[in-house]
Amino acid sequence: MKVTTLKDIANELGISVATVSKALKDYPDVNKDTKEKVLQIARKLNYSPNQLAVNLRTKQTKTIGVIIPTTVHHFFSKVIDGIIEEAEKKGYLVIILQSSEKLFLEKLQVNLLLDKRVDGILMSLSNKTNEFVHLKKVLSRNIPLVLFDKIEPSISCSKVRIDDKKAAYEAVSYLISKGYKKISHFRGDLNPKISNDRFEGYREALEDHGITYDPSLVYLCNNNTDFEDGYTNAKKLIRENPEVDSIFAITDLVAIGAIKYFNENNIKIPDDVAVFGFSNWFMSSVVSPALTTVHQPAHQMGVVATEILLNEIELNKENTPCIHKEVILPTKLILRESC
Amino acid sequence: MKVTTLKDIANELGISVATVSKALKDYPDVNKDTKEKVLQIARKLNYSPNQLAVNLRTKQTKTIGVIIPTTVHHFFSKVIDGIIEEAEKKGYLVIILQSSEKLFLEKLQVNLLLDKRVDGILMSLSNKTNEFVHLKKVLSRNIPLVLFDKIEPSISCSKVRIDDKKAAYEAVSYLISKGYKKISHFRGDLNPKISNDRFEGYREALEDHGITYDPSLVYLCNNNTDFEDGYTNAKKLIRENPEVDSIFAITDLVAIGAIKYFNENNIKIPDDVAVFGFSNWFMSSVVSPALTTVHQPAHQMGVVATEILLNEIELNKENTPCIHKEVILPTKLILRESC
DNA sequence: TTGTAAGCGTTATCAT
DNA sequence: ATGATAACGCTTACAA
Repeated sequence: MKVTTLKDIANELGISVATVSKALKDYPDVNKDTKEKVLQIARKLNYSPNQLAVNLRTKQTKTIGVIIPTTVHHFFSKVIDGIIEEAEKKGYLVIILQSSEKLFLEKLQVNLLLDKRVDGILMSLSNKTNEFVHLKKVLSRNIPLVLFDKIEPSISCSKVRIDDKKAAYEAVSYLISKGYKKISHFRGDLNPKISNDRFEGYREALEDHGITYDPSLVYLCNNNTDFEDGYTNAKKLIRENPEVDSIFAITDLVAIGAIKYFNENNIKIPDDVAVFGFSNWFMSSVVSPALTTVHQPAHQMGVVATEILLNEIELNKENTPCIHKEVILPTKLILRESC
Repeated sequence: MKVTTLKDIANELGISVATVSKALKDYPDVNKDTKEKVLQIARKLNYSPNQLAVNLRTKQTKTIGVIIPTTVHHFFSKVIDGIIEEAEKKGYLVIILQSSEKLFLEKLQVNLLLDKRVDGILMSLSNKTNEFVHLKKVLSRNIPLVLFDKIEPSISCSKVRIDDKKAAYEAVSYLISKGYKKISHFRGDLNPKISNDRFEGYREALEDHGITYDPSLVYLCNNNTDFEDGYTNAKKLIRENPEVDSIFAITDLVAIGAIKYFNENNIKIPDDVAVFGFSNWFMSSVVSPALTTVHQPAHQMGVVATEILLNEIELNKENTPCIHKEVILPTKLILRESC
């Protein structure tokens, strides 16, 4: 079936394309009768504007781009949910790309989105991202950019995140308050800010409570900061530090990996080893024992980041200069059975 | 920073836009020297084509649309992963929309994608979708459409799915082979094909093995076919049918809800009640006891559906008529501890 | 080998 | 109140 254009309507009525366009957009300078006739034919022919033409003309696509490390992750899928929800509410469409934790892909994808002329970009940086020319390129093109979750402080744009250090500090302080002393940390990659922040929170909490920081209790998650890491690190931990009494894991996934290892090897949680997670991935409420963790407002993060982005896009349109915001979303401890 | 256009390059070199365009696309009928000069300037000015203009001209967007019930679901996030991966490989971008199980949203979103002039559409239908004019509209516009997972048989387009009935039949047969006799089913919404198919598989397996089908052992999941449903149905089940010995749940999420209820109430799995899930959501390997379930190839489903779609898009371009495929992906039983 | 010009479907300015 | 026309940036048939 042929798609109706303005021209078709114009021909049908024997008037000009210009008038049709104006009629459809309810301009004041067009006769009521013609307006109605146009509307009628438009409905009859099932007209809807070709967005490609509109986009080219108005230089706006009503589309935003999102680059995240992965979609297969409860946290990120919640964020995406929030992004799509908020964007759709305001009439924007969302293109999603996955960097798969690779810097070169992230750069490539920024270019794809720029070529696509998206109105704005939302990003959570890959763990490998240690240079930022691609982000600067976005800014130099005057395309609004909002970083969330895995951000880079040195880039001057709006950011939405949690206070990872504080959250980690609170979690570890809680462990200490419950009497745990040999507290291990399964940390994330060395590069991303969030993993360093959580590590710092862990370390500071120990020192502030008079427990000497012991690097041999810190285990690195190499393998994507994932379930596997938790499992293998738990194994190593028990072998190398049998006197450990608790673990603060960078992520629920890692914590759950550790729990699995403990369950399989008859190590009692929390009696032998307590486990503290991070993210409040909903599955953490379902594992046995249920995981004590830090709630991270994923959905809200998506919504807020998108709100800010769309707002900056609107300001941009009016050429109003905009002040970048840095929003820190509150976290809270979710106490369950694992410590 | 101003964005470079063909005109800029043309001006810089004092040649025509047409020549620049051809040079960049490596047309044979352009002088080697000019070609090189153009390439050089293009690189210097950081040229990359305005896709909006390209799209309008070529009537292709190199973008596909995806409409799914939700992104916050392990199965769908895996599918999305596969879709994005495959699409990106072939140079396509992906717009994702969530119907949130609402028919009116699904319809609206189809229109959004059509207006956006996506080259093709991938859909998993909402549970509420019981009319299909919106799908027919897509086809009448000659836009390739591929349905996956939650499909509608009457629509003539390619489909990718699993054999839900067979998979359910196998699962229930396995339960029977292990000696279970009072087998309950927590079924999904009455409308979607997959939930009816799984129900049919359950019923047939019973009857083929000489067990009378007992409707009072079938519980409906109203609440989105979710964790909650499993929990509350398990509670009801034990109250109403204390002699039950096993459950076949429509989904891992539902199964895990039931497991939680049983764990909390000291009902032993599988000794008191065995539980069989569906999907092999990765969390099912981590709960205690680990869930026996049906593996559903989610990632592969995304990849295959996208392959078919992109293929149809290419054929469409060449005006080659295409034959719709119906691919049935294999499932398998994953035996763990819950039965 | 290069350039001219039409066209994709809109929007918006300026005449009429 | 309506219409002719240019423009958005690119592709491509055709002319030079």
